[in-house]
Amino acid sequence: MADHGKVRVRFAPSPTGQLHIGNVRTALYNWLFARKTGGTFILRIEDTDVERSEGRYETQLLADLKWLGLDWDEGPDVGGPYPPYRQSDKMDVYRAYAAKLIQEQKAYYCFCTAEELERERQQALTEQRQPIYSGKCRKLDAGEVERRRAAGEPAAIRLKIPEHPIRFHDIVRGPVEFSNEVVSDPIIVRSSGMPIYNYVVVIDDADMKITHVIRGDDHISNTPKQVAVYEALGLPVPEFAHLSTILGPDRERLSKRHGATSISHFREMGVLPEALMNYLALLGWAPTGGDREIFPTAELIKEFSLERVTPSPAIFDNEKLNWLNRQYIKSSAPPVIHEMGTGFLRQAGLLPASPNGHVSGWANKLIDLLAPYVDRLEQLPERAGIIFKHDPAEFLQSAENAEIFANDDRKAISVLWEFQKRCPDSELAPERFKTIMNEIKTDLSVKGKDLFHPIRIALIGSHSGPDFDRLIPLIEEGSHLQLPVQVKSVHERIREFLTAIEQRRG
RNA sequence: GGCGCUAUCGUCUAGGGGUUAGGACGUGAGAUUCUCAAUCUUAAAACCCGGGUUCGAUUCCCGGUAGCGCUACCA
Repeated sequence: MADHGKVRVRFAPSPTGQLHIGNVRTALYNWLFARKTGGTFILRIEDTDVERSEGRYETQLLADLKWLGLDWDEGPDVGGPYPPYRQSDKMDVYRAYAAKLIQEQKAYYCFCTAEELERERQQALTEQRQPIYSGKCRKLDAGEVERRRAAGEPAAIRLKIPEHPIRFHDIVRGPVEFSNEVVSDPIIVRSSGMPIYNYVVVIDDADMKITHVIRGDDHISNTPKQVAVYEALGLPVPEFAHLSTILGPDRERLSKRHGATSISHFREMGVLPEALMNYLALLGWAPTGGDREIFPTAELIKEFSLERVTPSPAIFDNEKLNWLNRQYIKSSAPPVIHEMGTGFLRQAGLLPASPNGHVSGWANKLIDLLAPYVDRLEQLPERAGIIFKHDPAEFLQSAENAEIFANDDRKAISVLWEFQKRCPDSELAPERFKTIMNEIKTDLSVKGKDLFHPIRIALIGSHSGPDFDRLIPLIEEGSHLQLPVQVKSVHERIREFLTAIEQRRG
């Protein structure tokens, strides 16, 4: 086992697309482990697949990781003692190691073409044999190899897999063993000269003195090949920790068709980074005792341990993420929520691009009022509809609402008329509102629902909603502000609603 | 097909040879409120199956089943 004393771990994504939530969790566990142990967290870009790698993805990847709250001690942007941190900058190193392996006869040139190999593979499959490489070119004599090379025949480089079972240790799963009979001699350098992932990853990890390889369990079957590379090169084999897959509700690997899967998508939905981090940490890991759910970052670092990571796959549960996000929305410092919330309202065209002091003060109150009602901040603009959208005709479309005004002795309508009569067309102060309500209560002898529901429906279109003591001042203050969507005053709302009722009766 | 990994409430999980199998999300009920949300209380809800070991297995071992992964000159 590799033991350099000090922990060194890495997250090594390929810049081939949006950062997937499963990879983010891998990054997080690496980071938590490093921070917990006082080790080093390294970011490395794996871009040997030139076809699919793009610079813009790399830029976004770094931004996404930072947004989540992760930082790295070594990486392509910050440097470090074992550069380069981008594989594409390191080709000559890989070639040098490959040459060494050839020379030591631990690897050999393979002249088989892709078509030949595919044919052999299919053949093996139909004969129900193991579809592993026959080892044909392993037996080629040196002279022939030399001749064909000289003739310019393209050749890949294959590693010789040893004649014994390959074992490695996995912190999450314990000892793992693969029979050498199921492991082909893997290609380590393509005939184009471009090295293969399973090979470069080992060289990079070894060069960077990685002590613990923490990654997704889709790499488990690759690990024996990699261990063979370590052994051929005489390099110390690190500890492994293979993390289980994150599944969608249908128990299939979480993918785009399950909805949001990239970290930026969650950010756009108004999920707080702390909440996402907390949720991801809990997906596949639990603290001792397992009876606590809320873990701010510092606590997470304190409690985290790789030994407690669960080996079984986990289904991503949006409901629980929502719940956690709500907890973090409630416990976050108000300015944080104000700023984020304002962003969403502005984006929806409900606030001006650069609000003045009055407007932003009012917007903050609006956000305070609505935030407890949302799972994700992106829901804010829709919730703000109770303030910005006032359409009496539409309110009366609802059967539930219509019924309240259609029935009985027109009590609900009388309540509104009485309210209208007493409501000043200038600003309605909260104390004044209370007085009015009390007056109507005695004069018409209505109380409770019969009193409150008609008024709330007239104001916001639903008999349920926020407390009047908070709602009324907000509406009134908003109605005096210069906003992209003008807020109607209480007085206007009641008047227009009464008009709509009259019209409806014809 | 082969190989590998996995298996506790619907979901995330704690636990572990003898437990009323614990917590959380979600769900139901109740309290509170004019109402909704929030909050509080409360209820229902789980050890995949079959063998073995054992006085006793959900726990340890073996097998089965199921799910997932790998089986590339992708990463």
